[in-house]
Amino acid sequence: MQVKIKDVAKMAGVSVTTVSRVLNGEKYVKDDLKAKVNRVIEELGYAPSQIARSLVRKKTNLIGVIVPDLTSSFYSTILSSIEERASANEYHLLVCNISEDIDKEYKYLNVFQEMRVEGIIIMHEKINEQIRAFIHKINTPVIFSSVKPMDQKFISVIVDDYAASYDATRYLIEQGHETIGFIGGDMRDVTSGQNRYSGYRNAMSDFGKKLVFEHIRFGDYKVQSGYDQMKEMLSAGSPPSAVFAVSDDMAVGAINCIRDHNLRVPEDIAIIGFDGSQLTELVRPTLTSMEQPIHQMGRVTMDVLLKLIAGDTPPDGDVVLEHRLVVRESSRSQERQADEIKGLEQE
Amino acid sequence: MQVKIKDVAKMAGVSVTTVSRVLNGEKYVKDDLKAKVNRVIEELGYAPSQIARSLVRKKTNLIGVIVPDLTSSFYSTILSSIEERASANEYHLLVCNISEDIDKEYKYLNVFQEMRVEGIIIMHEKINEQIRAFIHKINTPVIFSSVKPMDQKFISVIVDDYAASYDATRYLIEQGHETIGFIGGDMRDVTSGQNRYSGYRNAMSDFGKKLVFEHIRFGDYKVQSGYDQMKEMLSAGSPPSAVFAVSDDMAVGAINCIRDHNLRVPEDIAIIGFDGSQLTELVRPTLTSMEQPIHQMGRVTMDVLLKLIAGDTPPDGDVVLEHRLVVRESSRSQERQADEIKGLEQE
DNA sequence: CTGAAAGCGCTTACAG
DNA sequence: CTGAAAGCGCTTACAG
Repeated sequence: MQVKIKDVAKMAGVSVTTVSRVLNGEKYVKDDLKAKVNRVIEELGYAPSQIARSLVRKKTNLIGVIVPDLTSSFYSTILSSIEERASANEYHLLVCNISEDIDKEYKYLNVFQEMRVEGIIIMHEKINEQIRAFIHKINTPVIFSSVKPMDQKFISVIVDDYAASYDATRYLIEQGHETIGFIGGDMRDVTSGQNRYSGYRNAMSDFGKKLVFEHIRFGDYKVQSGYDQMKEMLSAGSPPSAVFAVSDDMAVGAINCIRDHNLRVPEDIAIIGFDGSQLTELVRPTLTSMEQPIHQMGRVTMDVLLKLIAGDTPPDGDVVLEHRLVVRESSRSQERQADEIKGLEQE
Repeated sequence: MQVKIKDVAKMAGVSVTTVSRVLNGEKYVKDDLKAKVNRVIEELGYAPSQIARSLVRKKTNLIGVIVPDLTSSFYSTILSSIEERASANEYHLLVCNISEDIDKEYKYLNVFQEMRVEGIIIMHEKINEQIRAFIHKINTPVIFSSVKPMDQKFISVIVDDYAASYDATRYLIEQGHETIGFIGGDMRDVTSGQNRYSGYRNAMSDFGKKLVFEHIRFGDYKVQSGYDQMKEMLSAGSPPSAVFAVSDDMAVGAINCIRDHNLRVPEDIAIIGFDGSQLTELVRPTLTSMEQPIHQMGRVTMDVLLKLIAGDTPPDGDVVLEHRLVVRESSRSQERQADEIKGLEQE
């Protein structure tokens, strides 16, 4: 049996009101009473029930988070930043890991509502009609992180995926590549599927490079699919001299595949990934990546959500963060490396 | 203003008791009333408050989880398995990411108590006196996953770290290695620090191999420390022919370092890691690892905790899961590979 | 500065 | 089969 405020009051010889006041640090409690109450609290190991408190205050300090895949380094890193900001603001996270299971998501959104979470963070964009309707119905603030669903009414914290993808492709073109392959994502995803594909496509056409059907493939963002799609590309003959994969994981898969075919990265085929995950520095060759500011993304997501909860005027539309190309070994051409060395020697 | 049970009752023209009965699927409600109540619930978008329900039922369906580092693939994988089992049993996770911040942990344990979580899962073993006392004081079941703190009274779900480490070392010895380096963990950690070191040490001495001071180093389980410790080992001269690192991350760091020194893995130095993380299959050469059954560990942790919550007789002591050596390229000797090929050809 | 009472939104005996 | 009432453990006007 948990000790409750009544027990504390009785033992301290005061009213529950007074104990409550001490608990909440209110003024207007005589010092000796306060001291006595605190002593009893300590002695009894009393911890006030947030459940009861939430009920009367109509405030739970809970945030619901829906993660598509906890085992992914990208999402778990965002989550860790979200958690950091949340706990710094006395908010706690209720986390749901839906692995492709859309039913689980709907179930959890209901749980979130029943738990009276004060805000909801969603990190994937495969929103069906049922879920869309649900989100519109409830009056709990909802924010999307790293993704943007079709529905314009939802607010997202994202990078400009189109521009990022365009820039990554342009970089490869500027490096002198004529044929550039593409390993895209799920075309049902607006953000990471469609937008990134459009960026690639338009950069190619703006610079007069032709699209080769066999060099354009789509995976599921994971390592294995990068490997598989690269394999298909290679087996089609006359591979491109560079490949842009829209996730670091797929890029790593592609690198592994290329090397298993006794080709070299970047000498035979240069590779760029997307995300800026921990993998980039850890694989060999190190991976060039169009990086998203992952930690910032988590922090900003939480900060904006906190504002929405507080009822502050929400940002006008989405919050778009800066993307940044970080060049590493997987795309550094030999000539360029030689140039750099020469440059150094001359100084 | 959230709609509440009273609103539903009023609109349906019944008592709140009846609505409550419909909500909880009780029998003894006439079909027409039940239908009407359900229609009103639907119409109003009513979702019962778990807060109020928890208060009267004295049951929150909440589990508190303390993770040392969410961005680590090892912990986030365990967490995802825990989440899977929890949600399958109608339990929800309150997660706290303490990154080395012991104060944050204590704070969160208090939050867990105030939230009246029904069970607590802890995934690290740096328990100080304050935390130890706290855990003993509260009557909420606590379970440790993948680690075992000094205190014998706590129950853990783990592998036999000593034996696993002994076996990994013995494997290298059986491969013909005479000098085997070791990159250990934090010696303040019983499980992953002390036990793994003892396993290595005893295997070496049991097989008459001598310990070389310069070949024994300690890191913090992360990639960078594996790199750094390997570098120290190499710069000491006369490196070992094999190195056992007690985390896959450190093993990958070690491999990268070795290759940056223009040495080959496994030809010049063989490497074994520990954990069985996603990295093992993803790096090149692929990484031999003494694997923990990560997913099973998460599932069993949750299952045992559920039993503790239900008041079933707890397992007698710790739950020890099987470790398993998975041999990959980073430790496969050339001769052996040749043998295998020959073996295949003969068939 | 202190306390009695009402109320947060539910569930659960109890009575009918 | 249905409902009025008490109670879960707190906080918060209100009165003194």
